Amino acid sequence: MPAKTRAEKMEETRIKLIAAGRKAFGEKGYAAASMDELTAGAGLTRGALYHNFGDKRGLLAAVVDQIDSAMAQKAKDAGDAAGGGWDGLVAEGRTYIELALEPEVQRIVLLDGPAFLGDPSQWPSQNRCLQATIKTLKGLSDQGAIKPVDIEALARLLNGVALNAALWVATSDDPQTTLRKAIDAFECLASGVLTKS
Amino acid sequence: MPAKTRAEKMEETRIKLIAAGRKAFGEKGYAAASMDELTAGAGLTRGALYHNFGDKRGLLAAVVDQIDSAMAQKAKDAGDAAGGGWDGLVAEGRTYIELALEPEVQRIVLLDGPAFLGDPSQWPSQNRCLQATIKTLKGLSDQGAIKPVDIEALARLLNGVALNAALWVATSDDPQTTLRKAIDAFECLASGVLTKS
DNA sequence: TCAATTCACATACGAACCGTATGTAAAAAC
DNA sequence: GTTTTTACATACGGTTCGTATGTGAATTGA
Repeated sequence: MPAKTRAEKMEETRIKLIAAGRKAFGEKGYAAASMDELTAGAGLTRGALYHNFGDKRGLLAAVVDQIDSAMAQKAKDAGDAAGGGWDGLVAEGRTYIELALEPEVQRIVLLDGPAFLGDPSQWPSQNRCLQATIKTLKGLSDQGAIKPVDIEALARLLNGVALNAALWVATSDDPQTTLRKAIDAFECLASGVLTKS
Repeated sequence: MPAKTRAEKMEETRIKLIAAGRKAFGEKGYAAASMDELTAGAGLTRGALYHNFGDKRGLLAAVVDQIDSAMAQKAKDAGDAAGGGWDGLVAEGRTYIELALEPEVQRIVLLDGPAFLGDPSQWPSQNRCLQATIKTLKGLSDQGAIKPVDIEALARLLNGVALNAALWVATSDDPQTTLRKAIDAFECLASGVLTKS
């Protein structure tokens, strides 16, 4: 294993910093996390952070993208496992809500993310998720299974429902029972787009 | 108009500080708002702020309470004007979307509020807007017009839909047509809770 | 009425943090 | 092998928050 190149080392520090940021943001929240501390914890300084991510928000964006991408992937897998179509769509939303049980997801993606990075539907990871939802809805629409409503609007609002349900579960005292209620209500609302129940 | 008492003066400064905080938080966001600046804008200093509200978060809580109360009142009025029941619920949703169109509401109540004060249902204002929705839903539930799903969950998700719709409309190029699409989709999803269409 | 006391708010101070500007040593280029 | 690039560290200034202390006006009580 000879001679690590410079680009390889840089990728290593990027990974280290994202991991340290993910931990610090998850435990203390974005605002209260000190960049001196989290970089020192990774055996580095703020210099490395500013060189790689521009500023504090840049690191948050990188951390959010990592977590949210993983969430989208899991949701997609669940949708495929459910056989796609309407059942797949519901399964995706359900999975997304379940993922909100993790404190790291709650603090970073659902609370600090929207507050410091802005509208989640503008995030790269969320856009991918939204496009997938639109595609699925379009297929259902061609089959006449869906009411004649604007597809993009429907997709955005469905994703919004899942996000809000996740946020509710995230801040709940009793996540387990709240989760069940949230999923029931999600499926109830979602059924409104079908031409017939 | 003789001799203002001390308590009256104190109430005046409270009002001034809340107004200044509302403006600063709405324009710059909570994190970026400087307490020196906003107090100076009200002709005061940070001393007044810490004496009246304890700390920065205390002022945010007061501002959020003021806005949240006003939102609940308007939503309730709209619901009553529509004659209550299902039409009232839809009117409330529409009102919520329109209220969330204001940048002040988005920034302070919907983004910074949850991030810095935590779960909205734990706020002293008890999220009156949500309570209004719950009350209306309960009325419909008693008439048997609604599927047997947890009322609070339904109310939260309905408000979540409205929020997401508002954010979409707000960031849209053509807010007018987007608003119509959003409201159509909202009513479509909401119809899912009815026992029969 | 007038001295004593309270208190609403201002002022002063220290610490922490962020972003930038500059320094440096190692890798890459030629 | 010299020059250039660059990934990161170090040093500095500016800003902000929270507290500790000061002060003058309103209130109290005899």
